[in-house]
Amino acid sequence: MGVRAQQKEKTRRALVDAAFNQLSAERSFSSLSLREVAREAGIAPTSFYRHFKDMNELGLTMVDEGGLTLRQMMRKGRQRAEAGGSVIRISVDTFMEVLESNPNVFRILLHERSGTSAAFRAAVEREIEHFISELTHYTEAHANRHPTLARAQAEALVTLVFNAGASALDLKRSERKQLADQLVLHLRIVATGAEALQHKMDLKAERHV
Amino acid sequence: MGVRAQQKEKTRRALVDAAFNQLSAERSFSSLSLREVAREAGIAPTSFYRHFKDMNELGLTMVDEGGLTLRQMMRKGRQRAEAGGSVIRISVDTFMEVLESNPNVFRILLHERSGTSAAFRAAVEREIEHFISELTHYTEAHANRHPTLARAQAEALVTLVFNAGASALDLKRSERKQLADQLVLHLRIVATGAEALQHKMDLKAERHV
DNA sequence: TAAATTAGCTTACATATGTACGCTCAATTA
DNA sequence: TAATTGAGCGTACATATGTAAGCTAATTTA
Repeated sequence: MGVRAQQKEKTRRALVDAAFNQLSAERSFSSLSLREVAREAGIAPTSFYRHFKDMNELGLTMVDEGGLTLRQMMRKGRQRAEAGGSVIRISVDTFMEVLESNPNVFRILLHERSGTSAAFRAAVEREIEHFISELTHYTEAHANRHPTLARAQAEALVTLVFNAGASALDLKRSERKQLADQLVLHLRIVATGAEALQHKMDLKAERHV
Repeated sequence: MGVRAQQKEKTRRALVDAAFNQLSAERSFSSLSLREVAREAGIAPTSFYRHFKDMNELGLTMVDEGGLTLRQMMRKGRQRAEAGGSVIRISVDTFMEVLESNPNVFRILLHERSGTSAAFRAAVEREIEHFISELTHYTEAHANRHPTLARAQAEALVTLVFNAGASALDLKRSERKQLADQLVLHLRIVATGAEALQHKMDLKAERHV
């Protein structure tokens, strides 16, 4: 890559980073301004257009990047669980750690999920679908679940986790621990319920043999 | 109430209604402007201040009103369920109907829940807490659940329902029906799981007698 | 080396916003 | 009836925004 392309890439990163950096509990993506982002990235407002068509394009980039980051971290967490211990507990703990170290990554997903741009909502749904899909496969493999049930279980689990994440953003560390315990219980309820329904299905199937 | 106070009340309503009316999939509360709301309500921008300190105060009013509306409608639905039939099914159907007839009421709750104002987030949490609380009591009474478990079950149920509501806003009626079925399955998983865990607890308790 | 490309800059403009200030006049109170 | 109150109005201003137009200078290409 030539000197010029490198510099461009660097500026582009500066823009993305500036935008992520300006997110907070009090500031959502849609409230960021092109001028302010450009200012923090150290370029003139109009130079922004050399990198993105408009703020939306920047935002969608952030959602994609954010989703990817999150999934990578969760995958690492699942690897940790392979070593033994409760998958639920370890996953929840991983999730909370990720949340703590990347709150803004989570924020944009969370907020834009119920945001005002259909494109954003779709992008976030896509990321969540990835989570659900990965978890469905995992469950089918490890718990020998019927596909429909595995899918429903994964949907419920991901929903509950994301939701807890949303609440966690507002909490201090101590309260967050409590929330994590609560979440673990919710997840166990779901896992237990899916297990029980699976048994019922199996019994019915036997009777028909 | 005097003529004057009546007129004032009427204008206030016009403001609230205008604001609700301007909400849409593409327009969140925080993107509404004082001027535009006043315009639709038929008063001068500056007259707005005769009724609300600022837009935030209007918004919080809307959240309170919205939460109340929603709860009233859900209670009616539960009454319908008393006549017989699956509580889950009937509640989900009620919820979907409410959603269809009052999408904007739901929108503000949904959006501001992950919004940028702590006051709004707290207000929405308060409304959701009402839902959870009502449902916890219902479950304790009708299913003889241990309090902790009843609470956790209610939390999970409400989370799943709200979440499905969020997705439903974007869908056409036919797809919505499908989503409702999905949601019913999720709720059954939770109910079954809570039931199973309750049994386990009961057995353990017996052993200790 | 000469020509072409392009990231970034400066200047400029139109637009929308929140809200301060002070007036009017109909309803209320005394 | 005379005095007070207050909902609503018009005017005005400071500010922030997105972005169009055209220039500069360094890198890349031929």
